[in-house]
Amino acid sequence: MTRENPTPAVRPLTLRDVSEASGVSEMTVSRVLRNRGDVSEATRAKVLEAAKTLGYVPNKIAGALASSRVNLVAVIIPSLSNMVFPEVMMGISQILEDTELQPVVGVTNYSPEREEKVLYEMLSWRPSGVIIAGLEHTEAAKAMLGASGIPIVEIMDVDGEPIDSMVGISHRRAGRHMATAIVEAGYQKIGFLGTKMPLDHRARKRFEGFTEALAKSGLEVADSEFYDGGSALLKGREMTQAILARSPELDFLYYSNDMIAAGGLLYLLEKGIDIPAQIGLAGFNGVELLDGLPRSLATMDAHRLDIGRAAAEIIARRVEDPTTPPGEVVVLKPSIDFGDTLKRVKKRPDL
Amino acid sequence: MTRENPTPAVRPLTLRDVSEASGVSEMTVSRVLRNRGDVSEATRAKVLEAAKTLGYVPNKIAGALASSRVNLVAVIIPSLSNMVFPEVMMGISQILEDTELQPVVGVTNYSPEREEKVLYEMLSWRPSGVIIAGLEHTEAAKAMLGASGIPIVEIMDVDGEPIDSMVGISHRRAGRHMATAIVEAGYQKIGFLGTKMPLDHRARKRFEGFTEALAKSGLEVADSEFYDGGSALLKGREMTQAILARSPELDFLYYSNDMIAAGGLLYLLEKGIDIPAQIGLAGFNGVELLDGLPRSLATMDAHRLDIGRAAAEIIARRVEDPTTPPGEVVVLKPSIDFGDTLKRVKKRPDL
DNA sequence: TTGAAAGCGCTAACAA
DNA sequence: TTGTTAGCGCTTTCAA
Repeated sequence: MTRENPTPAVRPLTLRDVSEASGVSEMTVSRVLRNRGDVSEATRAKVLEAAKTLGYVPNKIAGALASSRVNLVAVIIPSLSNMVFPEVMMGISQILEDTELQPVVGVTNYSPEREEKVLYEMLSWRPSGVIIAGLEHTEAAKAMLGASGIPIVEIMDVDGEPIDSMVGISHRRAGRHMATAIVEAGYQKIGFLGTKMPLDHRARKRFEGFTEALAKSGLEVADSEFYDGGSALLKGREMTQAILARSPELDFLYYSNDMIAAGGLLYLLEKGIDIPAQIGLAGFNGVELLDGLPRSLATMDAHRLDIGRAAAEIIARRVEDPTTPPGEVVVLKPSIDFGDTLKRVKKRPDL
Repeated sequence: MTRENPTPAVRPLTLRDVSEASGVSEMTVSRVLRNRGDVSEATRAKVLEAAKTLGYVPNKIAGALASSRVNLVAVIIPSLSNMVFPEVMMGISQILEDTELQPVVGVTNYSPEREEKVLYEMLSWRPSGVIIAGLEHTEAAKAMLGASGIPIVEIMDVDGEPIDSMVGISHRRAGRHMATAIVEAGYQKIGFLGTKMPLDHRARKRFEGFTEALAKSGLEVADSEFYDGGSALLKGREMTQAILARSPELDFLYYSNDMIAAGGLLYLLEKGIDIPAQIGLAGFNGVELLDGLPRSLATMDAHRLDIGRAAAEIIARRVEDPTTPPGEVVVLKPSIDFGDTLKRVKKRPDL
């Protein structure tokens, strides 16, 4: 079967094609297409017409090489599989939508080696900036970031030294803060349920802050349970059952994320446990999901959207005006949402 | 304060810098760095050493321009805010990890205009292939895809004509299939609860297939409820309450996604409704979350991971061997998971 | 096994 | 307002 192809795509079109079709020099075509420099309305119309009918799509590779300007912002995150990073992405997109900049996402699966590779790959496209999750990176990755000469924003965490700018919350403080609230509410036998992931530094820091604050009250984590992969809601159920089977005396369960906390909540409600009198519960993140649960779960909003927005704003500002000083630090302060699963004792505005 | 900068990042390093540092021609450095052509072990070592100590990161822009090869695959999806597209992304990543190709994500927020813009933006980087959600695009977008000359895979949906290849399920069939199962189970008064989004063509097609199959049994959707934004779990609760307040005679509720179905399930369980005897429920997607619910919800797996994998495989194959014929079509057939919320009547292997 | 020359498609800088 | 020239940093091609 022979068939006439209306748009034969043998060779991608170039500026030269548009130039020839419109009878205008390549340079002027380039100017029209980028809205640069003064071009008469007449030629402008001619060029636009030609470009449109030909279906010309500019070659950004050549443009970037010639101008050494790339409107890409590399965003490097550990995962897309829970709601936290997509929400950060939304914040970034919201801000970059009003600029020429475009986010490009790389996922590391919480692997430092993969992070290093993804970073190398992305830097080789010479982006205008980098937004990267966390403050912990391989030495090589830190060296690359430091030598890149572009704005770098490390996000989510502020417990450490940034390479350039950072935007986030203190997970140590978040852990401490929650521990204090739990102790003040009168709970004494506290269990911890979390992810096994040794490379989730933020979860680790929350845990460290948590135990540290408990210690100040002469308490320690009475029992703990860790998981790895699978449906978080289901794991929350299973771990809750397991930890209570082993340590029935527990009167509070602190979960490292809201999803497993929700699983625990559903389980305990089915068992007819009196929450928060008999057992109190708290999670972490403030995910939207929580709104539909039978009880409002105690949690702490990690300000993911704001983090994304603030990070993107830093990059946008630095690209817009390269004299903007680097090293900006934005620390967001999450507060506890007590919900229905953590006894509220008294206001402590000084926390 | 003055400070010595150990890695001054004035000008990004070039091949020339490595060439000078190693005393080897630029060409040979290039060969070493790309593992191309025969290079003696001695020079190879010298070059690698120099590149490493300098901290050289190749400039892919220049490389891509010179070789007209770009190892990027554009992935264009409507959203990251529910679990469905991230899971597709995982499938894509799993396959591309074993190749030189790298996915680059663009998000359209279900807007055709935005899709057109994102596509234009991505095509201007001359990617090696495009994976794009859905079969509905603006005329301009279709023209760009058709003229791009690269492999295009439209994913998720197979109810329509692809530009090149497509991988997905038939949402019409999915809707019909579920309707048939519901009718066979003996339900008669069926309510539909879904999203308001007029641009979610796949949800629309499921609904169309659903009503069509009901009609064949002389039934129609007795009442329906639509939502827009907010916590899906909460919306599921609210809509379920609303539809039952209005139409208490309903004996089945079909939800357009699992998250709102889960909200409905939790609500009905709290009300002490007998599921699936008094009211049956079904959702759509097969999200992992469901595993932790008090009852196993009836649903249909949309094969998101497989769709991502199959799409990436097509691109990888076509890039590897450009003579591979285009127009590949992969139709996945989802089956019903009856769970605990849809009465199972009999096996119908012929469906 | 190595090197030299040309050019990928565009834009900066300058000239007309 | 428009055009010409040179060159971005790399790879292809060809020669040594």
